[in-house]
Amino acid sequence: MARIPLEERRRLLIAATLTVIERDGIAGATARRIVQQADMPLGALHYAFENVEDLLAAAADAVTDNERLAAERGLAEGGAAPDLTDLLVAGMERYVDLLKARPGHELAFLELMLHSSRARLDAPPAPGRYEASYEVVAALLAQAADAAGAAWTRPVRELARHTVSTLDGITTTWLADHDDAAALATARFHAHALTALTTPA
Amino acid sequence: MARIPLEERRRLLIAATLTVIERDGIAGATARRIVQQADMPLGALHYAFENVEDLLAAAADAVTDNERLAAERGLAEGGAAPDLTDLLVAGMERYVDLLKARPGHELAFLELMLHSSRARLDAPPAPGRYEASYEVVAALLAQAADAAGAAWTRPVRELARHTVSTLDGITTTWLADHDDAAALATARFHAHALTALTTPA
DNA sequence: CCGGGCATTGGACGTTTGTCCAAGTTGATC
DNA sequence: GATCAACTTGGACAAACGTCCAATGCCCGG
Repeated sequence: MARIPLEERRRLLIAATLTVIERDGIAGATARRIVQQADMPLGALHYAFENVEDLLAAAADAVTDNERLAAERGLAEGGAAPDLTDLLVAGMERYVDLLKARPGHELAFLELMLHSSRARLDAPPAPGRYEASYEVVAALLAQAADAAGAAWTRPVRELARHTVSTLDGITTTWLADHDDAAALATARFHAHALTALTTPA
Repeated sequence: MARIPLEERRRLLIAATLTVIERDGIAGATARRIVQQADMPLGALHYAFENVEDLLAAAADAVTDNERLAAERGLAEGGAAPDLTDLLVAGMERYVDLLKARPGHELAFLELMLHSSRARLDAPPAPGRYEASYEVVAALLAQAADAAGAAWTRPVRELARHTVSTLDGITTTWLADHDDAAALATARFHAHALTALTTPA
């Protein structure tokens, strides 16, 4: 009978949920499978969360709050190319590599996001779902332009949303056709489209 | 006891499935709800399809084969603007309008596509899932360039994939943040990116 | 007009689902 | 060391699930 603080138990359950969804899809994310993955008894779930739907919502928030941001931050690592286009192309290509390496991971993100977005279809004005993503990507774009000695001709926040949208599109399209080369081409196309919106600083 | 040819019954069940998913999500697409929507007895489903999963797969194919193509074709209707950028911007904006008008519809498409793509994650090379979409959009792009007296500097087939990817991204991102103005801005950004790849013919 | 095969259907089957609860255990506080 | 709230847990519950089948109805080729 492991005694675990409530908050920590919630964290563990959310992590287990993400693992299950990556493996079995959101349709396979049942209460029993989640607690088995977390190595907990069934009752533990309803002690930590009101119901399964609440757990899924918490998992969706965790994805946009943490998991996804970590991946996005990783896109900028490494290369210190002086050319802005090269920088952006490299970042985009890195995302495609990440997608190919763990397709179930990205698929899980999308499944969770769509699932939670359905609940609020005819509902309140969206909360800050993708907000954190936009800000992380905006910081990356600003930093890239800086490193290359260029300046954006549009607000980075706006460009960040375009970029996030682009990454989502690359993901769904690749999941549909599994065409690696085409995904890279699409990634490069968007990278070039972005650099068209800069001027030498 | 309505006597219906097997093929027609399959069509009706697929249509009912899409209606149910648009309303209740893919999680709500159960055998009983689908046959109720189709006004059929429960047994009819397993006479027309091997199992529910097969019906969902058939529905996913129907979407990419018919439903979605009709929508895409509609993007070119109406405006006979001589300027290519205007044409593309108009088409993109029309898609955003369509998305706002029937969000559950586009959401259903994505849910079905992700669901069926999971089944083939570690599976055979993708079949022609998005293929039909690419060709329809490629035809639209060719026609638009023609009307505007311009020529693409890249194969239209490649640009068509970029466009489909873009539309998917616009959809998921809007579903996440419900930001109408931002969705339009993203749409216009991509329209401009496309026109950058033309030269006067 | 009648027989044989296809189509139809309601009900039943065993599983799995989410949720709940009462009994038991732990660890900090007085 | 007694007390009490917080935590844990296994089992029970009804409801919904996918699948199957025997019985019935219909239509058409002969």
